[in-house]
Amino acid sequence: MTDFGAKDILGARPLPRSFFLRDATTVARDLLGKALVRVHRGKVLGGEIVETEAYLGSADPASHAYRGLTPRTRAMFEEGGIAYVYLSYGVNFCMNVVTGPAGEAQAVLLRALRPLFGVEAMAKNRGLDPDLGEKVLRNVASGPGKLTKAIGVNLSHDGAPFSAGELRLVDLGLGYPARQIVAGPRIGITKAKDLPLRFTVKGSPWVSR
DNA sequence: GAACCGATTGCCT
DNA sequence: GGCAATCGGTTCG
Repeated sequence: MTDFGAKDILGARPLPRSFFLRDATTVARDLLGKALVRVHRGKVLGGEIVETEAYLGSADPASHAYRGLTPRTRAMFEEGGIAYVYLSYGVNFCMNVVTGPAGEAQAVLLRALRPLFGVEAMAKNRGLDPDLGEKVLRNVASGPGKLTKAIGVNLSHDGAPFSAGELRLVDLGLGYPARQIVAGPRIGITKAKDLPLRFTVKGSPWVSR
């Protein structure tokens, strides 16, 4: 697969503020099929979101917000529409979309992309073989830490808005009907592990694991 | 302060 | 499938 639409996507209107001012579970479902776009070193990177997880805020034992506001979780407590980025296991960055009104700390973890824009550059950022075989493509952004590395997101993007500039979320016109969305338990958590708050596009080869 | 625990990944057997 | 890497936050002494 080669790049397509990379020029057009920059002209697309980012998702409106109202999109983010809803509960995390709804936003997590609605983000499937939307595009995450990143302008990095003069290139357009990104792809279609195919896997998300909802974190419900201060009342969700699995959320970093469960213990209240700390320097790390500050962005999560702001109004929806910005990024919450944190360092996972001291090694990988993970990026969330903050949702809902200020103070609720709801967020959606972006877990996997179907690479669409700047695919070669993303593979390079991941240190993968740039020949872009099928196996390589499926490995570019099929996990939360892989995704951030592929598009060059780090702690400097904590609190950054998705409305414009170098991070954007835009509508690809690919709405999935409910029957094409699979809900299951969130990955890698030990608390509230049975809640079906992980969402994937049914049958997608681009998801993690 | 010290010990322990992750919203993970990649490399090893 | 096991496990190390690596560090911020939380908990316990």
